[in-house]
Parts: sequence; structure tokens; C-alpha cells
Amino acid sequence: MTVPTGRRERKKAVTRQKIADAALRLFLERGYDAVGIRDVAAEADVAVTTLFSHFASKEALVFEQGEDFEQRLTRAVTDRAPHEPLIPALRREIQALVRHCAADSAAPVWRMIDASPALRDYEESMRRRHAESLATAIAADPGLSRTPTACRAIARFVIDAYSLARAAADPKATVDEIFQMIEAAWEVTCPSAHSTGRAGS
Amino acid sequence: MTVPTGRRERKKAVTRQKIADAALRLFLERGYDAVGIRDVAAEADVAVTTLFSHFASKEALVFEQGEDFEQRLTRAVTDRAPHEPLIPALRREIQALVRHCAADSAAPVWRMIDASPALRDYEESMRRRHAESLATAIAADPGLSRTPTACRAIARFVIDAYSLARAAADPKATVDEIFQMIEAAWEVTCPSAHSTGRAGS
DNA sequence: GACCGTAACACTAACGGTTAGTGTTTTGTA
DNA sequence: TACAAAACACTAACCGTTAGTGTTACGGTC
Repeated sequence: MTVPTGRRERKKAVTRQKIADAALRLFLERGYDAVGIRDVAAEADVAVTTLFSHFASKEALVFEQGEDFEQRLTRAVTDRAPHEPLIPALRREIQALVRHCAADSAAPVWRMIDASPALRDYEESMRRRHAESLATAIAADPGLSRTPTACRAIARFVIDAYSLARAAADPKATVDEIFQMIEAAWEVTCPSAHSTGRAGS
Repeated sequence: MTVPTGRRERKKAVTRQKIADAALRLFLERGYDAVGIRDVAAEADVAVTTLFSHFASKEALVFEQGEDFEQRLTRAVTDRAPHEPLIPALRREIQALVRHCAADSAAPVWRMIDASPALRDYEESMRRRHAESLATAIAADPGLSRTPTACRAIARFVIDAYSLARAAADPKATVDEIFQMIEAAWEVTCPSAHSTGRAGS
């Protein structure tokens, strides 16, 4: 039983945060590649092995924090209004996510990520996992009965939109442009014949 | 001056092939993760540094061989018949590439790749570079004047189709299904008028 | 044919991320 | 209070990769 109440949990969270803070501070100060794991561990005053018991990799020190990404996308699907069409809901969420990166107080972090190939690769492979979750969420919605392949494809396209928009000069316009394409791609997968209208349930 | 005729070039190519062969043999025998760089170097009877002067990384030992991928895609764009539409040409090429992986004598290699996260990640980040080349090729075609964003998006979608199809139970059908979506997405970017669904910004 | 610049190759040693192995302390619960 | 589990620490290593330093073999030139 035992609701994992917990002092231990709290201490663990504190240690984790201490590590994450130290890492981010050093990374922003000296640059991601110029800071070693041993530096971070020393700065956070923990052992290297302790660091790795909290974070799976060096890259995770950057990403595995308040990243709602996956949840926010799947919830944009599952929690949308009863008859709201899928694609606009996703577009709105992607817009919000992109805005959050571009104009945020956390902009230096994203500049750092863009500056390091290791971090960019890590992010992309993360996003691929997110795409799979998103595909599952879409496939699970009884209102839109599409093939698994169509769901997976659309999920990838949405992630592509995010990825391209984040690198673009005008992120907002980029999202809009790509989502027009996604909308068209989605409608053509509609099971009930095809025309402009969508079938809903 | 001097077509780089060459005994030296030949010897270099031989060494490179010797390394690649040794690597592939060991990888297939014991599994990619169970074989170290030092093992490969020893098997090929070269020094570790020599190995790395021929291949940029361990993963490159698997991929950096007869991989036409990038060229084949860009050529499918640039070398297609004068008035042949873009998307069907790309679809044909992707079909060929997927078939080549799935039913080939080289199937064990692809099974090995799918079994190793490191290799999968490497492949994906490779494909992303390929997508950029493809986008450039599409953007350079004077026959289809689309925005850079539309070109980049379509290029990504095409790569997604390849990626999803390779993992699917029925690759051919998967390519066909996703390319119907891509076709729709591409047509909606046509510069020659048509009512836009909404106003954008 | 001797000569020189260059590129391939080798060897040692190391660096940086990551993990195994082995305790030691803390903490929740019996 | 005692015990099991989990966090934490430390050493030492593994593995991919690179720097530094030579040595050798080739190709083009005089």
C-alpha cells in the first residue's frame, strides 16, 4: 500500500533539481561541449554515478526537464472539444509550443541546443518517440477512424512542422503553411468517400 | 593535371573495403553492439586510427557503403521526364528503395540495423540530411515554383514515408497510402490560385 | 633515376560519456 | 528497534574517438 508519501521522494527531487540547475548553469556559461559530466557532478556536489541515476545521459540533462511536449500533444488530441476537428487543434498546440521556444525567456537554451549537433540529434530522436505517442493517441480516437498508417504519417508530419518551424525565420507563418498541407493530407485519408466536408462520428 | 590515376588510390580503396568487410562480417556474426572498434581494426589488420581515417564513426561502417539513397532521390527529381509530375516520380523511387531493403539479399543487414538503437538513430539523422538535399533539388526545379517551406515539408514527408514503410508489415501498401497523403499536401501548395481555407495571419 | 611533398598508415596515450561492482548512509515501515 | 529498500558514493574500467608523432610508400617533377 503506502501512498508513496515521502520525505525520500522530496530529497530525491531536490537532488535531481540541484543537478539539473548546475548543469544548465555550466552549459550556458561555458557551452555544452566544453562542460564534462565530471564538471557537472562536481558543481552539483554529487558523484558521477549519482548523476547518471537521475539522468540517462548527458543530453537528458538539457531535455528531461519541464518538457511537457509529449503530454501536450497527446492531450491536444484527447482533450479537445467534442466535435472539434483534429488538425486545427494540433495546429494550435504546435503554434503554442513553437512560440514557447522562440520568444521565451528560455531562448538561450534553444540557441545552445541548435549549436550542438549532439543535442540536435538527441532532440530529433526524442521527437520521433513523441510522434509515435501522438500516432497512438490519434488512432485511439473513435471519432476519426483512420488506418494506423495514416495516423503515424500525420503524426510524423506534425512533428516535422514543429521541427521546421523552430528552424525557420518566421515560425508562425511556417506552421500555418505546413498545416495547410497537413490538413489536405489528412482529409484525403477520410474513410467515408471524400469531399470538402469531414465525417465526424 | 593528372587524372588521379593511381596505385595509391587503389590501395586506399582496398584497405577501406577490407575494413568494411571485416566490420560487416563481425557485426553479423556477433551483433553490432557486441563488437568493438578494436575488434574490427584487429580483424581488418589495421590500426584503430587508420580505421577512423576511412570511416567517420562506428555507425558509418554500416551505412557509408554503396548507399545511393541521397543521389537516387535527388536524381528522381532532376532527371525525370520533361513534364512528369513530381510526386509520382518520387513515389516510384521510394518504392524501389524500400523494395531494395526489404526483399534484398542484404536483409540481414537491415535486421541488424533495426536491432540497434544506435544504428537506428544514426540512420534517421542521415535521412534528415537527405531530406534537406531533396528539398533543395525540389526548390531548384523551375517547373514547380513552390516556397522553400513547402519544399522542405514535402521532402520530410517523403523521408517519413520511407521510414514508416521500412518498418511496416506491408511496405509497398504503406508507401502507396502515405503518398496519397503527400500528393494531396503537395497539390494544396500549388501557387496557381484556388481558394484558401482560411486567412492565416 | 634521384628528389620532395603528400597522403596512408601505425602506435601510444589520452579524453569524455557511461557502466559495473561494491560498499555506506538514509528512510519508510514492521 | 530492526530490517529492507533505495539513494548515494567511490574506484576502476569499457568504449568510441582524437591528438600527437612518426614511418613508409607513392606520384609528379627535375
